[in-house]
This record gives sequence, structure tokens and C-alpha cells, in this order.
Amino acid sequence: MRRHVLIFGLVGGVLVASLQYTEYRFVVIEHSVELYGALIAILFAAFGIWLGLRITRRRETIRETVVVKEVLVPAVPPTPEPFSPNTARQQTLGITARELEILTLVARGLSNREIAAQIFVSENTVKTHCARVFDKLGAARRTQAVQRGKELGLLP
Amino acid sequence: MRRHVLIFGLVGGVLVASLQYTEYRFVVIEHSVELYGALIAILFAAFGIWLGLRITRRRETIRETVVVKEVLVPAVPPTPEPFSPNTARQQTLGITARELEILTLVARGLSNREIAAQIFVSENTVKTHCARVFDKLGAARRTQAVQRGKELGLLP
DNA sequence: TCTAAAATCACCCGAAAGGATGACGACATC
DNA sequence: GATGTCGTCATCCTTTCGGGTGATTTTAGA
Repeated sequence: MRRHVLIFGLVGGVLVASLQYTEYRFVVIEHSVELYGALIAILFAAFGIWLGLRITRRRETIRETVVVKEVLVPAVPPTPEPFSPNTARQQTLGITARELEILTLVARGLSNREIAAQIFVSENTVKTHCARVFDKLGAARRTQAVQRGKELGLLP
Repeated sequence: MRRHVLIFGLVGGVLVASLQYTEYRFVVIEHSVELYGALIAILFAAFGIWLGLRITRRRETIRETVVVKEVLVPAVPPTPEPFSPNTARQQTLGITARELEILTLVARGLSNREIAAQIFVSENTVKTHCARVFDKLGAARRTQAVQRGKELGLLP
């Protein structure tokens, strides 16, 4: 995580350097300092948002694994079907929270690339999670994994 | 996380300091646009981070003790849910019976080859049916097609 | 503080899937 | 007979998936 700050520093440095460079070539002529500032502002605001999302993402997915609720299933389940995930089964299969998260995104029909973009990781990482969860589910394809996941009550 | 903000602040400070330093050493020309830009950059990066934290700061991490408890559910047959396929929707989408048949097999997690073997046609034919039904469902992948099919009531 | 698990990322390779297009025969309908 | 739909099959090409391996970083828990 420290790495992000480092990256930030580097990017900032490079940006400032390049800005200095281009400054002396184009921008300064038109004295559009406001535009220049706005550009930097937008750029860094976006970068900051990204960084904020990235460093907090892991915080929210922290260990919410074992919150086994002692829920009594009503005799006549209401129609909305809240879907309580079968955490016990997930435990016995050794499927991590992250893996299940990827699996749900797979079930929504997303490609590895789309999943990667959505949770801010590389496509390779998504593939790794997929491979692991496929192995744990005994599935050879993502469609099969989704089917198994629904059978086992891991997915709604 | 506080630590990271701290580090971030430090890096930012160093950046500004070095900028100032170099500013006063070499580029003492009247315009300090770089410093201005750097300041804006840092300011808005911080703002972005704050924003990112804010928009994702919903639930605190909850940690509870593990109490895996088997609850005896009042025996209620899950109500097999006869599942009447939404034929009307199928009609409006122009999905043929054969295509829906292939789609259900896709939903079961079978590969094109397995489907071909099961319904005694060539793999190419399966691919053609798949392509057609994907097009009609507006899906790019089979997982997406399955998801759409369930949403539309075409699949159980 | 040390250790094990989890998460991250990369690279390679082969297989599977998907897109585009064309073709052919069966069958129904006009 | 002409037309249209459906099912069948093919080829070429590109993209995506999946398996395997190895590595580093982060986190949790003892």
C-alpha cells in the first residue's frame, strides 16, 4: 500500500517535470494559468479518487467471512427471498471472500477484463482467483462454476 | 490507514519543499507557476482521496465470533417451482425452441463440444445457435447470456 | 515479532469461445 | 414456383479462458 504513495510521488514528479517542460514551450505563451491549474486539479482529483478507492477497498473486504448468523428460516419463505449465502459451505470448501466476490461477478456475465476494471486489480489476478475458485468447485468452465455456485447456495 | 495519509503528507511536503528549494535556487524567475501547479495538484489529490474515502465509507468492519450452528429448518418442501417459461418473451425476442434448448445446456455449464455430443449435432452448429441466441439476448459471453436468460424468465 | 494465509501480478501455452460469412436442405406458406 | 424460416455445417480469424508456474506483498493471528 505504501507503493501507491510512492507511485503517487513518482507520477506527481513526472507530471510536474513534464509540465515544467511543456510550460516553457507552449502554455506560458498564452498565460493560461487558470486552464493549466484546472487541468492539474482535475487530473489529480481523479487520481486521488482512484487512490482513495484503492486503499480503502481492502479495508471493507476485511474478514467479514465468519459472521454466521443463527437465522431461523421461516416455514413459509417470503417471496423476496433475501438469500442468505451458505457460509458454512463456503468454509468447508475453503473459498475465500475475495474468490466468492469474483464468482458473483462472473455469474453476472462479466468478462475477466471487466471484473478487473471493476474491482481495481489486474486481469491476471482475476484469472488467478477464477482458477482457484473453479478448482475448489470442481468446475472446468465459468458457466459450470456459476451453476455449481448456485446449487451450493453460494450465489443467489 | 492513518499511516498512509501521514506518509502521503510527508511525501507531499517533501515534494513541495524540494520544489520550493529548486525554485529559489534556479528558477527564480518571476513566475512560480510550477509551485502553483504542484500546490493545486496536491490539494486536489488530497481532495480526491478524501472524496474516495467518503463515498466508500459505509460500513465498518464487523467481527463476530464464529458460531456455526445448524438450525433445524421446519421441513418445508422447497416448492419445486414448476417454472413456466416465459414463452411470450421468447416470441418477442425471436428465439427459437432449438436456440433455447442450447441456451439451457449452456446454463448447465456444458461446453460447446459437450452440447454437440448431447444433442447429436456438430460443434459448429452449436456455435451457430449460440451466436444467434447471444445476439438476440444482447450478450457477448455465455455467462452473460445465461444471466439474461434468467432475468427474462427464459431459464429456471 | 514471526508465520501462514490471502491477495496480488506476471508469463507462457493450448484450448475454448466468439464474430463474420457463406452454403445447403427441409418445410411451410403464399 | 417463389419466398421465408429454421436447422445444419463449414471456414477463417480474433479474443477470451483456463492451466501451470513462480513470485512478491499484504494481512491476520499466534
